[in-house]
Amino acid sequence: MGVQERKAVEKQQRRSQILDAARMLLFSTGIDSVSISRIAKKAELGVGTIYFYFKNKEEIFAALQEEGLSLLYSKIIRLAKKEPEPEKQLAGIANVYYRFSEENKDYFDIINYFLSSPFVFFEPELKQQIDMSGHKILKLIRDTILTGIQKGVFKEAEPRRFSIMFFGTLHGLLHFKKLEHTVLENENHMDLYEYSVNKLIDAIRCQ
Amino acid sequence: MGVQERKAVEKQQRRSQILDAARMLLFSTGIDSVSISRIAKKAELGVGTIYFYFKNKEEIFAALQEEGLSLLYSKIIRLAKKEPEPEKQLAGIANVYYRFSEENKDYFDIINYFLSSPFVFFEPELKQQIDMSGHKILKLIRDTILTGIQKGVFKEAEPRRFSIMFFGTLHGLLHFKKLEHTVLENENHMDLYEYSVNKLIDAIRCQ
Amino acid sequence: MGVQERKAVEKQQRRSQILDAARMLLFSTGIDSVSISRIAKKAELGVGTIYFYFKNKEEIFAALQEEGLSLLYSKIIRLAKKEPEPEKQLAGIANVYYRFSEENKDYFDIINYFLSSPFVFFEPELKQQIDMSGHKILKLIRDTILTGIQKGVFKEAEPRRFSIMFFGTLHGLLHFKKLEHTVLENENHMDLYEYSVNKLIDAIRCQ
Amino acid sequence: MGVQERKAVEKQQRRSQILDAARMLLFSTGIDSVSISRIAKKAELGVGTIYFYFKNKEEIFAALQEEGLSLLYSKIIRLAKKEPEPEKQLAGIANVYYRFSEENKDYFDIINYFLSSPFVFFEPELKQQIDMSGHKILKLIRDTILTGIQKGVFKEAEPRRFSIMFFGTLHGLLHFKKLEHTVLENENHMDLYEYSVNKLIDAIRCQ
DNA sequence: CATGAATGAGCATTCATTCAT
DNA sequence: TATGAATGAATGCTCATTCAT
Repeated sequence: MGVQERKAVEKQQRRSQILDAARMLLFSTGIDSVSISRIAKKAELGVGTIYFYFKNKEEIFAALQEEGLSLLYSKIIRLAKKEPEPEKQLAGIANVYYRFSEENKDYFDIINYFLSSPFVFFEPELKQQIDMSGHKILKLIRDTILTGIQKGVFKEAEPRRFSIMFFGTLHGLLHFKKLEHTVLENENHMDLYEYSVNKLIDAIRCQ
Repeated sequence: MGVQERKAVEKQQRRSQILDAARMLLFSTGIDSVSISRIAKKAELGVGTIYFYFKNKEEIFAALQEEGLSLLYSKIIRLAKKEPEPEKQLAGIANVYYRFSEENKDYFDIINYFLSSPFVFFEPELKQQIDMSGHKILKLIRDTILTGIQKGVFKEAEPRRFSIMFFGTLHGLLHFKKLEHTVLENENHMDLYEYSVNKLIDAIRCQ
Repeated sequence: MGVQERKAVEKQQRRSQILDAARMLLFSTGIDSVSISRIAKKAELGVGTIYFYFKNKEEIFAALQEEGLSLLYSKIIRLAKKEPEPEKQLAGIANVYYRFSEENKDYFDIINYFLSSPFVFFEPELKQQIDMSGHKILKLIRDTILTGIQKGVFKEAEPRRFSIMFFGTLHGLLHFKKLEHTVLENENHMDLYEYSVNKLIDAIRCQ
Repeated sequence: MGVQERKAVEKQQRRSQILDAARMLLFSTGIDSVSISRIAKKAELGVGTIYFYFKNKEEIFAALQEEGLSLLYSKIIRLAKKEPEPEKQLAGIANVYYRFSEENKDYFDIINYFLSSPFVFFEPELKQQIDMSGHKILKLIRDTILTGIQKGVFKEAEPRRFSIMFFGTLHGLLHFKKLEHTVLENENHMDLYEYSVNKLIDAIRCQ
């Protein structure tokens, strides 16, 4: 390993070290109490050092978002590889997203937080970068449906659109989780989610 | 008009004046730059005066949300009264929500912003109060479906759940509007929305 | 009762009403949270009304101090009347002051708070007025000692000075109550107080 | 002197610079007008800088108190070392305390101000730290009395209690200095103090 | 590379007081 | 007399960012 190479590795390690600290803070005390100086203290680095590895706070948050999306994608693809039957694959993907929203609530929250913000948080370049992760996830759903059509278990004229609608429904319902104790107080949220997934699969199932 | 009456009116006007300023700031510069002192300056009032009319910043934000939800509700109920046919009523409600998200983007944004925030912004009491508005909207959708079932045009074993799923899908898709120029770049968002609404109505239509 | 007289009475009642509110606030939430507007709310009066009866916040606090000193004086004089024997009277006065500092801790605290403040809180006139109450208390102690000397149970060349020293010791020790759990942690404060009172009385007792 | 060393010295100097400013403000304008921003202005530093050196306002006040107590202790110990005879040592300590209350009135005032405040100003930890200084002073008095007993010039069954009473009397009388021009207007305060100290020493002197 | 001292604008909130009604 | 709306300076404190070392 050359000097340059080793330096690059070390640089990546420092970045991770900083992101670790930021993530820990974010998940333990909430976004409002994540400040550069706190990250620095947690990472056992100087404040200035943080600024050497990240242009600003925005960049750190963006990186955390990407982490979350990547994790989600890896979970979905793992499921897809394990479950060959399209119908079950679709239900499985929905299930993975649901579990992600619970087991990785922190990532789910931060993704949604920035996604739903009507205000610009990231520079266009960063935004694009993040959106790409979403792209890959959506494509995976579409592929599942296409496979289902090929295998003759699904029937749908617009698989592209349906895949987006499918993910949109999941997303919207998970979003509504916040209303669990107020608007949806008489509703078991998980049952509602399952019901919806079945309804959607029914809508494209042959017969 | 008596003195008391006029005073009450004036008090209400001041409240509006403050909310106007807050709304303008929120929509023009983003939530992070809405501060009490900025609101005061915009409203041409002293800082203390703001606190005379609102207990704290939270209350101002809550008021803005309620404004938005009330507006949405009034739009939906107007449509419902105009359109007696359940199927068209459902499509109409979806359409109203879509237009609301465009024509009243500011309100739509702030509602979503707070809804998707994983962090507590409001005291339980305020939260409840806000959620009530959502309750009313959801009930209206359910009623439409129930009427449809009674009239024999819809068939659905769980109208309650379906109504939530219906709204969840709309919500999720509108949420995805943000991705219009990245993830969904080859998709006409409005067509996608319409497609989804039809798909949902198909799913409960008799035959 | 003439009009003037009734008006004077009513004015006095309003003053009491305000002081009641101020006292309640002071005793329940501490001096820092006693604000004019809070007093007004508690007294069910307008803010402006408070300013009609008291020139400013200072005057309200001064009035509360006077209340406390008057109460202490009344307690001491009651004891003095009940207990004719000088030695026991002296011990009784000490006891009354001790109990006052416990049973009327709020008054004791506010008196001390303002007394020990090195900074000017009250206008000279107010200050004087408050000090007069202290004067009366001190005189009562001196009288007790003088009576004791007359009766031949005490022997002291400078009864005036001794009375001040006597009260000063009581005062200083009660002041030290604050250190009960730190500096004086191994000391029973009440025993210490009693011990000191006896020591002082011993110092002037004949034989 | 190495870089590290010099930095540590500079850091200490900044702390002093801040405390100097705080002390000057406190002594010139009163506690209520000591605010962080005023300290900052006086010290010709930014507000943030103050917070870099002190966790909060409390810590600054605590530091000032400790300064005062340390100074008093050093004065007392110096006297104690110079004057071996217990009786004179006791009178000397009283004298030192008296002079401290005059020559270092500012420190005496701030110590008393916080000591007599019925309201919590310091966190337990800080409180403890401050009280420790008082502990040391009290112990010194006790030691003087014990030495006197050993030497056969004093006779006292409870030296521990007496030392507290002794200091309590001094403290109470100095507290009364405030009343010099009102309640005690016919009394020379210093003579009164001396009279009391002699009275106390008489009370434990053999024969 | 890494540091950490320094900054000062910014924040939400409180308050005594005034004054037109 | 009594009111209460209005004020704006003031408070303690935080923070992203810079820059000399």
